[in-house]
Amino acid sequence: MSINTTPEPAEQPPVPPGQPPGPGATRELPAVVQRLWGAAAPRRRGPKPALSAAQIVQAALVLADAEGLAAVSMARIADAVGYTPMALYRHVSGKEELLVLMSDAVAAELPDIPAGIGWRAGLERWTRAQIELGIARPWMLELPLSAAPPGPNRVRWIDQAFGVLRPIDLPADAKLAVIGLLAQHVLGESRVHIESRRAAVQQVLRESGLPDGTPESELDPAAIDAANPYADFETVLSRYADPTMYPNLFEAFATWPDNSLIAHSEDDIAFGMAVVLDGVEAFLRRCGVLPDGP
Amino acid sequence: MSINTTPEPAEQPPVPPGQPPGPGATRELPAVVQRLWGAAAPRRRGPKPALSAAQIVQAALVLADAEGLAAVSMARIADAVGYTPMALYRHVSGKEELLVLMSDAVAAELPDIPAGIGWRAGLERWTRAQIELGIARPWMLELPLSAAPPGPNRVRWIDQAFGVLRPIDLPADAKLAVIGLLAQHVLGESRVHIESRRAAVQQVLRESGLPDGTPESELDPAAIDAANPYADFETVLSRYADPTMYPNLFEAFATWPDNSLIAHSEDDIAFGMAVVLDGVEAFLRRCGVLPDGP
DNA sequence: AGTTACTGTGTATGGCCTACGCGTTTTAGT
DNA sequence: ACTAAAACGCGTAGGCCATACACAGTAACT
Repeated sequence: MSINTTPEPAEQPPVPPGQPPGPGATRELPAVVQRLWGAAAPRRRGPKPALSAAQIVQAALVLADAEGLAAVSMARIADAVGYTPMALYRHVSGKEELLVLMSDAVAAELPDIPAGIGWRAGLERWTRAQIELGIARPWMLELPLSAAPPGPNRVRWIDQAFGVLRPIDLPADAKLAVIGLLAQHVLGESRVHIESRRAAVQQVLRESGLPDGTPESELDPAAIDAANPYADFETVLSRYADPTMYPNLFEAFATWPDNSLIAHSEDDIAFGMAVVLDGVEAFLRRCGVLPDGP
Repeated sequence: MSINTTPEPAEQPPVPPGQPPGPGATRELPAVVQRLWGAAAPRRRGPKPALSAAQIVQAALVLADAEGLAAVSMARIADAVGYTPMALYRHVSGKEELLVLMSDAVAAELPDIPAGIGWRAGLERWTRAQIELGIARPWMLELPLSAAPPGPNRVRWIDQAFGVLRPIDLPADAKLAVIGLLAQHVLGESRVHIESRRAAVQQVLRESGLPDGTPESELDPAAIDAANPYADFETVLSRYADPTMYPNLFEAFATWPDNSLIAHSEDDIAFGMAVVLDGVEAFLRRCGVLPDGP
């Protein structure tokens, strides 16, 4: 698997191409965004750079995948690429910018969405792909809020979503709102999944009595999958909570037939997806762009 | 405004109260969770502690509200409460635990949800209250994923949601799934809001030519509200993107009547809420617990 | 050639979290 | 009442972290 970071735009001059979409849209951009789109002037006077931003980002991605975002330090990256920490600053303005570049780099590959698949199936694939991306690279969700400006790759995802919605006759801002909503759902859904997996790992770890620093690879994957993600919740309830303080919770649990929480595992991606897409469908119907009735 | 952290449970012994909800639910808990529920044995042998965990958390909250999560360091907190950094470690096991305590402390107050208001209006209030909480304390979303175990206050929110869903005849796990979905939506929605506000502030800041470190208080609030949160997106599109790379996006923009993105401001809370609740409604109807409406 | 800009490096600063050991204070047990 | 144990708050120190700054070397432009 090779992770493609944005290809170097080489000599693209910082002038707008034909057909600008909006009037008055030419304003100052944050420096980071400019760098993202490769607007740097290609001057070459000193020695040819042996290092490049792409290499740095690549090394950072490998580090983050292997050991989490906390392991991504300038020193570690420098070590990985074989240079001194300060060398990185010739290609990246600082750590903040590096994170932004990482954030766009992970979005390099688009999912396969067959043309003519229909808006609902298309949006489902689009959303699922992002959720899986978030689950595969949990550190993405730890990135600071500010690390999400529109980069070339992210915009390509948005373009793809607009492609899916092309047959729907809706103003562009409404489409954007729908796309934004799905993107939000991605954030929440993958966050919950990661958290619940982390809890499961912790649980297995505690049960097997291994020390806290044990790498996940030494644990039984089946045991992790089998672990109840609500275990802590249940335990807390049974041990500390009293019915006076949490009456509704106790009533719901008491009424409940089998009295034990079942893990939905991959099912709850489907659940959230169905609910949200049902909501979108209702919205489209309300806008009159879908035929009435089932 | 006084932020109530969890009141000291004083002498609560770590034994389960009557009516435990689930069988086999008594297992090891992470130490952090135990501390959260005040399971610490009240031994007193040394001098009376002058400092307390509640004080520390309180000071941390004030710091975070005023200067963001980055300003919350052990040293700063110690300074705020008038002790040395190392003194904090007598009351809190480390920074991680402190963040967990903060995370539960912000959920101290429940929203007002009148009884009998109906499931939809009730859930909307419940969700909105959390979104507003997230917007009021943006640093909450920067907390590490692991800082979200079930604390007394968070569980109280869940209990409230179960209260709203009491009249609905649905198994508890389905209710929990719905509640979880709404909680996810909260995460995404407030994150997007914070991000869009941050972008607006940045934009106003750049337009007024002020240096980058200018505090937000010196900026015109009206200008911030008026700022187009999609400005960067538009600019990037018009300046760097070309129609070959992003055909669908360009088509959507070209077709669009007024050709400029309008900020939805508080409206997009409503939009997301409506869509998600429509989805939930469809789910409930599918489960046969709502009358088949018009 | 001389100038200029750019590269990678070494050193140093100031922040962060926290392990460890110390003196002191209070209580439990005798 | 006396002793021993335990908890409190503090000082020091060590190991990370990001990065400002000055420097030596190199390649291109004039």
